[in-house]
Amino acid sequence: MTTRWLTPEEQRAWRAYIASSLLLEDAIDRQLQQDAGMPHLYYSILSVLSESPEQRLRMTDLAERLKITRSRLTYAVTRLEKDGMLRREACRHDKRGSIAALTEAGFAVLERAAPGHVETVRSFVFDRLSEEQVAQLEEISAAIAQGLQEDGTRPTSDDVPWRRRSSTACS
Amino acid sequence: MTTRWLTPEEQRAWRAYIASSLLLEDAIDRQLQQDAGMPHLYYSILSVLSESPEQRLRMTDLAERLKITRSRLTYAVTRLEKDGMLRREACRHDKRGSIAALTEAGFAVLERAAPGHVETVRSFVFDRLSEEQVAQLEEISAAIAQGLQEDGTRPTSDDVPWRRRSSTACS
DNA sequence: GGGTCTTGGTTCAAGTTTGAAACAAACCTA
DNA sequence: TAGGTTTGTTTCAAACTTGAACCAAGACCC
Repeated sequence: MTTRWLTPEEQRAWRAYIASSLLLEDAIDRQLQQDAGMPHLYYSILSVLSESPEQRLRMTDLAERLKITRSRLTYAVTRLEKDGMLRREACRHDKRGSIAALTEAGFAVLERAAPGHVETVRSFVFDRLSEEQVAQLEEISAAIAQGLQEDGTRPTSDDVPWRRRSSTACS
Repeated sequence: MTTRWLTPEEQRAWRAYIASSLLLEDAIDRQLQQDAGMPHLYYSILSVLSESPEQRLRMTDLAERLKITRSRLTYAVTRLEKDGMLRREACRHDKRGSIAALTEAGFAVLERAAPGHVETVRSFVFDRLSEEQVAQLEEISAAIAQGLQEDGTRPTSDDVPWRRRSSTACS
């Protein structure tokens, strides 16, 4: 099967997407590092916990919600626990389990940083999009996410034959 | 000024966006690590070089195109140079300058990996979007990127007063 | 009950990113 | 043309991520 290269429109969209997501992640990380002393992902951990029943969640569930690996979560939670933002608790029903529970201090940090974070997201994203575009963004993101979650088996190079060609590898 | 929290629509869009971008970056990194032995960013460096006149570019220009810091680029280029994918050359006109030049080997790797990469991007992104959505994605991304580039000064916490509130910190 | 398979979580080493500091060359400007 | 600033790049230490390996504890099976 010969490669279906990207059309010019697709290339433009792809590049714009890559650029904007790099810039955005960067800006948000910087803002939160400043105002909350932690990167975006860590803030998200606290945020997800704060919305969970009893402000606590099992590690695996947390990782699943955040779409990150368990090992990455372990590291982050260790740091956050060290900083007093959350506590690890044992799971009654399953002795293997570990539960992350938001502390008062964690909640306080969240409360203090939330307005600035929302303001940042708003000013860089939603203030620049029409209502329609917000809806479009959700649909597009959902469509992409769906494909990425439906099964863990990803195509390996064996499934993808290739042929010579000189440039525009689409970055 | 009281915080303008996200509307439910905005929240849904934001979460979908965050989730999809994490998953996508992840999938692409994994695929390229498998097939080209390097993460997406590194592949992009080679890709950008391959499209540049003489297949070479100054560090700063490269960093600018890729929207990454110079220090991050330095590290990546050092690794890629070690692997023989590119060469550093001195800049004739400006002795401070350093130029990254794609090697034959680098080009070969790019050529070999490109079809698989494009196939991955296509299958996870463009195969799931309508033509309209592709156009929408470009517009949305461009709008976001524009705001993030127009000046380096980002709002600090001082610009953003806050008030108490109990949850949904929008992650 | 004693294998064996799976699941939940952590650990470890290697690789990457960050941000501030260091340097050196180029560019003023008096 | 000396002194001061800006620009281009690297360096360094600390923080973070990755993936494979590991260790229990549950689940299944005979």
